[in-house]
Amino acid sequence: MKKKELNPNVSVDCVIFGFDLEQLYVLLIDGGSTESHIPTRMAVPGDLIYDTETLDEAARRVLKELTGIENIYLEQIGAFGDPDRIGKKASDRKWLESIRAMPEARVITVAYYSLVRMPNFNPKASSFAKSAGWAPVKEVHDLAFDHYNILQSGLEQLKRKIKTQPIGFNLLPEKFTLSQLHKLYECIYDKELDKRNFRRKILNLNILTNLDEKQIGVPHKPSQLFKFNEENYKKLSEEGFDNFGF
Amino acid sequence: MKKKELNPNVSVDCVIFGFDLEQLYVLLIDGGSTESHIPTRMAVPGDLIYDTETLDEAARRVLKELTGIENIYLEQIGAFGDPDRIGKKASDRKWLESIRAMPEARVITVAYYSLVRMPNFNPKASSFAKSAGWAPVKEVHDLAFDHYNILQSGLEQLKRKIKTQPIGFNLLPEKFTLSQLHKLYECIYDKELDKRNFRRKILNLNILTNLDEKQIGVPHKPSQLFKFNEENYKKLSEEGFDNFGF
DNA sequence: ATAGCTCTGTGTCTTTAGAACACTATCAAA
DNA sequence: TTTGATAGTGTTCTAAAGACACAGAGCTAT
Repeated sequence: MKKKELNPNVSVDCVIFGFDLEQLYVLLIDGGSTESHIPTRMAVPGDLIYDTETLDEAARRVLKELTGIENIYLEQIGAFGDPDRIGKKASDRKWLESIRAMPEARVITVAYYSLVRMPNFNPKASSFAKSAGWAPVKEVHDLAFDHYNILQSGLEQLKRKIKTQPIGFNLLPEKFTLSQLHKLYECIYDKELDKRNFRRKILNLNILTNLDEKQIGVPHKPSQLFKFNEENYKKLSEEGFDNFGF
Repeated sequence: MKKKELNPNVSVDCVIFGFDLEQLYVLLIDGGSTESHIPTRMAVPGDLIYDTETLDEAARRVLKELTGIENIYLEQIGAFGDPDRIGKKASDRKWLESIRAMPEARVITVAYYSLVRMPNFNPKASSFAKSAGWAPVKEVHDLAFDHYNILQSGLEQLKRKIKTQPIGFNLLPEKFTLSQLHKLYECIYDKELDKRNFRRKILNLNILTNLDEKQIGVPHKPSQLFKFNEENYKKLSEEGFDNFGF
């Protein structure tokens, strides 16, 4: 058995998406430089891997340290390995020096994206983040290292994936309305979708169970609540469905 | 500037696909153990990366050393990083010991797939392959390390990608017939496709130029030859087309 | 020379899915 | 009880997918 040792050359980074029923968010951490003249850039959480864990395990470890959540939707985006990907900017270098034993090492990173229910999110101080918070994806324009690229790749993959698998449910509360699901798809695709066509299409998939339960306390006609029907979804995934594009 | 040094923890592996107008092939190399009692398993070509090159550059280097081809279709599949991914079998360990300075190191690999015109393939002895050859994809059942997984992931990604981008042309000769293109799609999807529907659909994309030239010397009605129309393709990619599934 | 083999090339009909579109219903709050 | 807000519902038109069969052109073998 090998010693539990950080591998200085390989890290994982996690793009964590959330949805507050209004817009799509991404969880960012702050380098938190104490030298206030250096503007710190926000980043996606990540860490070097241990030599004893798989890449998926490393990503789950980062997620758990940061959010406390264990069973989470997680998928690899890919590897990012430009030799200059870190340390090009002064603020990035400072940050690296504060967290890495070998800040000059060439590090390739394996990026993941993850979908979480925002209310479940329980921010924790962790070894790699002094502070963490949600930022609306549309308002993120600049991140440390190559993390902006990574975010965009994750977003693209999410868009692609959601066409063929109902992974969006991971972003919604257990009980949700069709309007909320509709809004979620509009946010991810970043365009308006016809309400009636959307409803017809999603209901035809037979992956939703109507709970015969209504919203309460809303200042308008209350909506039916639905939940995701796992059984039917499994059946469907085996047959494969790849016709949920808009 | 850093020294040009192999990074002991990160490799690239390349799944190279070819098509002989009959079936789909993958390029495999042979560990070539001299100890004949250890059955060597075939593998996909790969190598450790240098600290000075990007991952894409590393993959292109491997491809060039092996095939002599430089401008080649290349796309990342993803990272594979099970700590036990290498060295689980005796034959794999022997092979590693013969090619790696640190055969016990934990190596994560970044896999790529590549599409080449088989006749352009010019096999070369290289630092990482004693011999190389094409194997029909359908007949490959077992590979060294985790390369069988990598192959399958590459194949899935190819299937997905070819629905939205006309990358198949990289597998065909410059001049090709619609039947050959048809056959290629049948091989990749591994199912029969209706000839007339296929032709209608592909011609409607307007990415083919009819060369007004026919096959010669074939023992049947000669077919029209086509080439890929790059200009129209570019236009199309910008608009995006994602409706070429079957 | 011709009969036979082999692959090429073409059109229509039916079915299915996508897109566009507007009004009534129900609740809470003022 | 009126107002404001969102829920919920069908039809029509259009476009694409899928199913399906036979004549044409070159080569070859006799």
